[in-house]
Amino acid sequence: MPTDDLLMTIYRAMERHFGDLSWWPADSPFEVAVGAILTQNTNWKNVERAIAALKGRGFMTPTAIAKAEDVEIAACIRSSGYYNVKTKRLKAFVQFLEEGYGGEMETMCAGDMWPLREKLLGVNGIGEETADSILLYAGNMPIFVVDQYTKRILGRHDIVGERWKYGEIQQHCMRHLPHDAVLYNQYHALLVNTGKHFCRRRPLCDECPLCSIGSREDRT
DNA sequence: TGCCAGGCCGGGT
DNA sequence: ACCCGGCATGGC
Repeated sequence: MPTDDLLMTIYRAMERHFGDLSWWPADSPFEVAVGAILTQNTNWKNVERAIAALKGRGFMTPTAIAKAEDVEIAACIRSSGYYNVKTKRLKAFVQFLEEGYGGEMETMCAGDMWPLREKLLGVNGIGEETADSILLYAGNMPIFVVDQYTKRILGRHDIVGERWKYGEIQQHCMRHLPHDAVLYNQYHALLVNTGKHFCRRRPLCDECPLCSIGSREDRT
């Protein structure tokens, strides 16, 4: 099967199973960015409590985080792990946001996608996945987000190789899919959900909605 | 009970 | 250009 069709077949199979996820639970674009930083290598459940604590203390705004002491932020986000480094990362991001865009996510997201992506990557603590999550889920920009689940699942179907790097996977998927923010939003959400519920450690499983599609075993 | 989670950085080869 | 240790909590 051509890559284009395979990617869409996988998409439809996941969507059949999970439905419309309309993803990134957050009350604002800024909260999306905060969540993107806090969820780095961390279970989302632990992040939810950290976000609730930040909101409870009135810290879910760029200026509030900028003015707060490190220990105040760290105390709120303790449950999300790596709380010291993540405090620094949140501080670095809000500084970037205030200096460059008057603290307004809408202003930041008004710029062109790829140049903005480069700027985000220059912020300490923002790597490729975090930058792309912000662009897609806070800015509604058409960029394909890659994470461990993406690598595992697309690798499982031989769409990408084991050693492919982030950018290679992203470019490959974007070459073979329409450049559509709504599609990429759903696609990534579905991959994460599928990865969570199935395909965790085993390369094959019986229940996974994807394991019968275009697998190595099917072709050979 | 260990292993893992929606990574990233900095230093070393 | 790759590889690795560090960062840390809570869930299953």
